[in-house]
Amino acid sequence: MTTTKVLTSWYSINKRDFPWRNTINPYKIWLSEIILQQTQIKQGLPYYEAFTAKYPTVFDLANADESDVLKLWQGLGYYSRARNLHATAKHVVDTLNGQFPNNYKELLALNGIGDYTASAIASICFNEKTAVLDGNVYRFLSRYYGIDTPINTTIGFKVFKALAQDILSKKNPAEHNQAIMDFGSRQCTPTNPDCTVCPFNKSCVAFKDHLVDQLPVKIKAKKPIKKYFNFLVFVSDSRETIIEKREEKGIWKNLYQFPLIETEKDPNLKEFHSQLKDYTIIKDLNYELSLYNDVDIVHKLSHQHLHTKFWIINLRKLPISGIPIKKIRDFAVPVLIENFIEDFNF
DNA sequence: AACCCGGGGTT
DNA sequence: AACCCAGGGTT
Repeated sequence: MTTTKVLTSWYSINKRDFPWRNTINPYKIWLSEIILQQTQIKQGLPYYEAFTAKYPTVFDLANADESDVLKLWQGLGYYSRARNLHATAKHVVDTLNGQFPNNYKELLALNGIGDYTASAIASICFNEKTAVLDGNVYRFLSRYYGIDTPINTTIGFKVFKALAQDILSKKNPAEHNQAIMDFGSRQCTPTNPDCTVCPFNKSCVAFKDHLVDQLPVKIKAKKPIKKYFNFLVFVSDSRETIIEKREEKGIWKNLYQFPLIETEKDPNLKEFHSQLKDYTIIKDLNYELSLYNDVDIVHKLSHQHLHTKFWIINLRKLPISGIPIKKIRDFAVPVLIENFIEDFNF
């Protein structure tokens, strides 16, 4: 039996039913693929439901404000996905008459669509013969063929993309692509795969050579750097607070936060109090400063560990314009801020 | 080619 | 604390 035959027959038995598997509407497939980038289905599914409910067509999404799109995306991470999603919706409506491109090459040109997503949409929606290469496919191919080329390198991409393309079913690329990803996800799992029940265990190189737990090979990520974040949580007598939009590039672009002072080290209350005297919007003001969390909240991202303190500043009147505290949940904020807002019971 | 960009999870 | 998961864009 061919590889594709084994994969698709496994898939016909083990296929799970997800809302994006009952459609070949490019808008819906695109939405699901963007949401599921770097994201588990369990985490992404509620967001898919929310987006398709609020924005049933690409026109609805294009007409939305970016701030509303980011609010709906809140908590999912990698927020450039949401910004690109919105920009691409506008582009499709404004210059393509609301029609998504129907081929890999033109899909690839859209913001937020790279090799994987272009291949997925082109094959699933238009049955184009383009192999998908996601983490699940890398894992299955590296083990089955015993390839130890690091997957997160330029050469690794070329080697595995060529192999994926080579074994792709030219008859039914849509089904093949979904089958190989699901197989990697659920049978050829990252840790402790149950190879005894695997339909490939007679021909898998990694299984034969006891290399399953050593493949795929990946170049290690650098250690995350430590940063010290001090958020200023203003609370005025009239129940207002100050938030600001992160405009600069970097993490959380276009999301909101409390005014932030980043320090080199972990400041104690006295040190921080004296540092505040130099802070433009607050100097010369009468206020009462207290530290909300005795122990730093450490928010862990892939490349940064954010050691965070929330400083409560009670005062009579805000030094600059703010927002009513009861409106704060209307703004898109990072999970770190969201957790504080819920815990503080604003 | 190296680096950045969130958030979730397990050992 | 150290490890796992992982596409796209920028430099």
